[in-house]
Amino acid sequence: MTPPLYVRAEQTDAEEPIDTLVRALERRDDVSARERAALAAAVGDVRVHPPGDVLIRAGALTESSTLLLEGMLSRQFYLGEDKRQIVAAHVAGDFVDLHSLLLKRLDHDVVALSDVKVALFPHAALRRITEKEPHLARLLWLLTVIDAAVHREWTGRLGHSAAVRVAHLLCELQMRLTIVGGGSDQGFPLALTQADIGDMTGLTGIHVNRTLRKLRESGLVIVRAGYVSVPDVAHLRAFARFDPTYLYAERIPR
Amino acid sequence: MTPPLYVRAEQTDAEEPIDTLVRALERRDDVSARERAALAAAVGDVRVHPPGDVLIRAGALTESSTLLLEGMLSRQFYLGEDKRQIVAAHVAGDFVDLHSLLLKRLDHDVVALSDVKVALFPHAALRRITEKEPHLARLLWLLTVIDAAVHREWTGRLGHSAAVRVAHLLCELQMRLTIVGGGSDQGFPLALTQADIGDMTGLTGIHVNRTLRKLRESGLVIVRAGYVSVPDVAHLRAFARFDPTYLYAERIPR
DNA sequence: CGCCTTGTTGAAAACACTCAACTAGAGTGG
DNA sequence: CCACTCTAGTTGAGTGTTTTCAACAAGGCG
Repeated sequence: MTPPLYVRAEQTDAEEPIDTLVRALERRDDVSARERAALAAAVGDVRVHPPGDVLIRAGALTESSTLLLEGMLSRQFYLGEDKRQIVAAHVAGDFVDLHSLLLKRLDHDVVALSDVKVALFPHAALRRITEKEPHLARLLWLLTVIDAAVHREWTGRLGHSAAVRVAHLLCELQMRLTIVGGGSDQGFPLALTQADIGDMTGLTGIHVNRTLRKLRESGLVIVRAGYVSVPDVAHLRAFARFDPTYLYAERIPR
Repeated sequence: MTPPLYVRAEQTDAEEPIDTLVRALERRDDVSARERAALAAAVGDVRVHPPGDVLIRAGALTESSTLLLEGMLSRQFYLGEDKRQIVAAHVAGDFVDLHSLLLKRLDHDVVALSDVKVALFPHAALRRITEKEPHLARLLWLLTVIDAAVHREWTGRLGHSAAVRVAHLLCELQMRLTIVGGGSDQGFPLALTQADIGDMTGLTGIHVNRTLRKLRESGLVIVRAGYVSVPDVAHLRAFARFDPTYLYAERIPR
């Protein structure tokens, strides 16, 4: 792990970590001023990492949970020598390892896929919140449960053909990025290599390349270096059998 | 859904649902008498279902969560016409859909794999518990987070070859069943068809058959109808690259 | 410039799937 | 009791998808 770069919040003109978090939570339920203050008091260091940096190593004891502010990062296993399987991808606003608050040791690595900025929330502070703010605790619980729903979809996705798998991943990333303002129905910037996409879909990078060509030739989606163009979202989603229910993007009534 | 059979607890000589639950929770942390009483008050109907019965349909509104008392059940998607992907398998003591307390609508079906007995816990009662018993709430949260860890492992497993996938699944089931008294290092009863195993590992039933033959011929594991014999656990686990850390079977220190 | 990563393509091999046929056993009804 | 039917398991042959190995192009960066 290369030493992280520390960024003092005053140095940036970007929004505060607490704003990113509250906005993410408010997509699920209202956050009171008191709850917002409690969360603000729990914000710890803000750090930036270059792509490839390992933020958390599997098995290591964790003292804080990581909120992703900018960029993308992945959670991954190593299957063999140089074979890796990415089991989750995260975008801005995601509480990447909230589950480490309960598990203490993670079963996977957390790795930057692009330049990332993260905010750390010490477990001691989060723990106080969960004990004193039951509604907030419930909201955080909900986040971990939605995370699990995405895991299930990723497992199910591996039952499909290569083209459907890749298309489904692109649909998911498009939707999740669009929700946080990082994309639109027409396309979105994506800083993933074809090998990254392969590790997310259980394919080799080479086969991803061939698959992307087929998708491009079918007019479904054009993936160039760094940008994904979607000519017809509905068409792509139909092909990918993408049903966004599992993202639970709308508020869930009590 | 065939009409469930209701079983009055007095009619059975099996242990009470509350005992099964408390034992499962105590594998993670101590449960006080007061907490036990709170849980006991939340126990609802007990039901039995035959194999194949759909207990919960994806998308339906849920009013209670399901504790599995006996048998095995699965959570599954439908990928196409008759293709299904099982994304989770559960054994006695598992709180199968605790996450429905927060999600309200599940993204998957819950289906009996064998004859099962389940206890229902109404959400209203569970919700009261989470609000008044923070330690218990944390324990329940932990259960959902471990469930997610198992999801991740299932996703990662699909990156391996057929033989490793099947062997890994058998290792997991052996360990989980052994923990609840349904197996040993030498073997365990398993009421799954080869097609079931295929749907859990992303393989066709036919290929599972060939794979089981190879595993048998290698002396790693013998899967007969209804029973799995394991000549050498360590050997099988090494082949399957099975590391049980992700089951978080030991108590996690605060 | 040389080196690295990423992307691209071809050919051959490995792997898993489909189709098909057949066995064994459990359960049913005559 | 036996024929019938259903499900689960087994095996072979052929097909299709994905991987592996190999080579090369394009671009970024020291």
